[in-house]
Amino acid sequence: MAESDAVSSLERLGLTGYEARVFIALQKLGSGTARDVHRVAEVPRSQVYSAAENLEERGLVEVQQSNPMRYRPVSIETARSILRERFEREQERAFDYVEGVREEHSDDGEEQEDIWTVRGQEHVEDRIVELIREAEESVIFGTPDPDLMTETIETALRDREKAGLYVGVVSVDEGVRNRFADDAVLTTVPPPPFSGDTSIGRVVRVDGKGVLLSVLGEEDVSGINRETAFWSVETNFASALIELMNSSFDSFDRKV
Amino acid sequence: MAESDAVSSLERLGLTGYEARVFIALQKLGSGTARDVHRVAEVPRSQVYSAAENLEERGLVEVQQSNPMRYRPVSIETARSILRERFEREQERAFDYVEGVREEHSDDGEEQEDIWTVRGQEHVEDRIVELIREAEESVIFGTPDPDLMTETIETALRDREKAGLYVGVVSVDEGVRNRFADDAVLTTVPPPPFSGDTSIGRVVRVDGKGVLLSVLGEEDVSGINRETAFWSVETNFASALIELMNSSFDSFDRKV
DNA sequence: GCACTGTTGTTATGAGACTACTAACAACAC
DNA sequence: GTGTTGTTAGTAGTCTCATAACAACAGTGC
Repeated sequence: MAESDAVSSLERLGLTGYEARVFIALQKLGSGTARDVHRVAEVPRSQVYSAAENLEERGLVEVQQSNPMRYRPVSIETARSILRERFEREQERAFDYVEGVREEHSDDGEEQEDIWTVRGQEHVEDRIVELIREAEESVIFGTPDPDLMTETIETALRDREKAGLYVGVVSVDEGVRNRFADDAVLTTVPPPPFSGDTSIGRVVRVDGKGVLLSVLGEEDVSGINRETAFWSVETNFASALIELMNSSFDSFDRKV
Repeated sequence: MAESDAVSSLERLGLTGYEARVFIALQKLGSGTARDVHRVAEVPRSQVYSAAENLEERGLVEVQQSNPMRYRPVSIETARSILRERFEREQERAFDYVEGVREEHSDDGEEQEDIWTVRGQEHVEDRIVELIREAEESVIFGTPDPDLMTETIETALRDREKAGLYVGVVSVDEGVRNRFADDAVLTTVPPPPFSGDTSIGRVVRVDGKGVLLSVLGEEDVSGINRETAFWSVETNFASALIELMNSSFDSFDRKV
């Protein structure tokens, strides 16, 4: 990994560029003067003093009031702890407030014809896992692509089955179906059109009233398919799509 | 807590000010259009679009491509996970690099007359815990102030005692000594001058070659004593201070 | 069907804050 | 006498904040 990547990461963890470079330089040196750090980090020497002082205030660096002044980093474990504690503190602070002001809309009973879009494989997966976890009666999950049956989803499905829900997995891929061979999870092969070449990525149906459908788009630069999911719960759209799915998944409907 | 505090926390977690305010507004609304968000968050309406798009790219908001466009936040749990995963990813990335370039200086055998300064109660405690955890033979910890015998330090001392090290606790405060009544930790009352009025906060001696001495300064604005620690390991200064301590802690010396 | 008004989504631009970077200098060490 | 140290000042660049403008569209009244 390049040092510039590490610097960028430390910047995203809350340090300025100079602070990050000084911190890394001190890790390399073990300890050193401003001049030592300036040479290794290529930070202007006059800026090393304030950057190191800021790091000291953060607890990431210790100072020896000698002549010249010497600096040393705290241990990596201590640095990690300090950054983690800062993160946890800000996270608690932010979300304590957010939880307090959050309006609960899920039980106002008003049906909204909402179809929501989620972009990016990672976020699609977050939404899928959330839908699975919130299911109360049944979950059906389908994908033709074994790579899209991730361990996180697999775990979430098992957890729901263990919680007493009806859980079904649909896939043309035998490997996907076999992952649940030891569980009380019903697996089956989907009928056409779901078994042909398709850009459908993943399909989820929960409780007979919620549905998610993802499609795979063009590869982005990292070589991973760009995935976009559309999902909806308790809407006419969801009902219609579920009807469509039901007529294709006869082997499941009798049980749900 | 004021909303501005929550906004500042979200900023420190990597969001811009507008993004944080849009996110909080959507939590309040449940879902809404740019106009709704603009009204609640007092963010200029034209800026709501790009802020919401950035949040969507981060996975924190979902978009409904309706007319007008509607936005909704992901659940608090999902938002926390996303921010945590980002933090963990940057932390791993930064420290993978740092661990790779870190010079191991602790075993180069070269004696340095280094005395290091740590400021701030929290950071002093980090250093104390680290010294305790790195001890190999013995640890002696002393403080007159029960508040400075924190649970973290208490736990660290017990862990070392269970690991077979000789552990001693020195305090004029009976409550501090009593916390170790059930452990194989030797406790004692310090002799003068350590038993009089003092600005000494905490004292640590590890392995007969490392020492830390903290002093309490003026209260800062939060009402907590400003604590500064000086510590040194394997130096003549440390040896001299340990000799001074040894002559005052006779009941310990015979065992270490 | 048309005119008018309000809304939407997009784009552009300047101000302010923060960080990066350079320069200068008094005091000091060697 | 020279080089180093620690501090301070100032400018440039970048990012975010904040305002303004506008084409296109939706809704409403006649």
